[in-house]
Amino acid sequence: MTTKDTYTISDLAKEFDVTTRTIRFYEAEDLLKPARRGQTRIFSKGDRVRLKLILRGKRMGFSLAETRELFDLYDNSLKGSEKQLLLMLETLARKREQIEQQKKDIEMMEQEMDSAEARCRDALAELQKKAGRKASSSKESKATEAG
Amino acid sequence: MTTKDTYTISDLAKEFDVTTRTIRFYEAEDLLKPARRGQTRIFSKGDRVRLKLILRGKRMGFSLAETRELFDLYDNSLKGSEKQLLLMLETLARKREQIEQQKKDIEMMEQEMDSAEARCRDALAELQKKAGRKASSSKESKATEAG
DNA sequence: GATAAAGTTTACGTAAACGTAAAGGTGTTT
DNA sequence: AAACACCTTTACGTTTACGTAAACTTTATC
Repeated sequence: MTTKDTYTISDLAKEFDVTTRTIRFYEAEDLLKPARRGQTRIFSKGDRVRLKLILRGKRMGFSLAETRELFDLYDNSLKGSEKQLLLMLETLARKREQIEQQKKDIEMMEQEMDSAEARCRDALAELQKKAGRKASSSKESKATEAG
Repeated sequence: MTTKDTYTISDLAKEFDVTTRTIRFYEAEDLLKPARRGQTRIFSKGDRVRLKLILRGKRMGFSLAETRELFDLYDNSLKGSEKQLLLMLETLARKREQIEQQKKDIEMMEQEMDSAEARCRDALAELQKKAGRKASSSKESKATEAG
C-alpha cells in the first residue's frame, strides 16, 4: 500500500489542524460516518476525503448545511427518480451561479488589494524619502533611485 | 446628479436584501458610520459602498472581524508609521494567500460539480432509455438519438 | 499491573451574526 | 387629529459551530 488506509481521530485532527471535538461534531451532524471498532472510531480514506471537502467548504464560506447538500448531490447523482435527478441538476445550477459570483468577488477584491498595496508602498516611499533627507542633512546620502 | 446621494436605512435594506436590523448591527460593530439627522440615520454613497463590501465579504466567507481588518487596511494605507505600513503589507500578503487558496478551492469544486452533473445526466439518460423501451413495447417509439 | 495516553459520552458554555418583540418618537396624509 | 408608515433604542432569543470540562473506558508502555 502507498499510504495508511485507516486513521484515528487524532491522526486526522493533526493532519487538518482541527480538534477531535470538531470531527466528532461533524459525525454528529452526519457529515462523517466513520466505522467503529468497539467504541473507537476508525476513519477510512473516504472519510478523510470527506473531511477535506468539509474544510474546503468552510474556506469557501459554506455552512455545514450547504456542504451536506453538496454531499447529497455527489452521493445520489446515480440514484433517484427522474424528478429527483432534475431537481439535483437545478441545485447544481444554483451552486454554479454562487461560484460564479464568488469568482467575481475575488477579482474585485484582488483589485482593491492591489490599490491598497500601491498606496501603502507610496506612503512608505514617502516616509523613507523624508528619512533620507534627514539623514543626508546630518551625514551622507545614498542613491535616490530604487530598482 | 446621476443618482440619489443619500439613502435611508430601508432604501439600503431593500436594495441589498438585508434587514434594517442587520444594517444597524453593522453600525454597532463600527463597520458603518452613517450620519444622523436628529436620531435618524442618513447613509451616504460611501456608506452604501461599505455595505456592499461587507456583503461581498460575507459571500467570500469572511467574518465581520476580517472585513473590518480589510477596511482598516484600505483606510490607513496612507497613514501610519513605517512599522505600521510594513505590518499592513504583511497582512495584505496573508490575505492574498487566503484568496489564492480560495481560487484553488473553487477550481476543484467546479471539477467535482462537473463530474456530479455528468453522472446525473447519465442516470437521467438511462432512466429515459428504459422509459423509451417501455413506451415502445406498449405503443410507438421515437428516435433514440438526442441532439 | 500500574500508569499514562488516547479514546469515549454527556452536557453545559460561548462567540458570531443576526431575529424578534416591546415601547416609543417623527412625519405626513387623509 | 387619527391613522399609518417609518424611524429609533433596548433587550432578550436563536442558530451555527464548535470549546471546555467531567467522568469514564480502552490501549499502549514501562
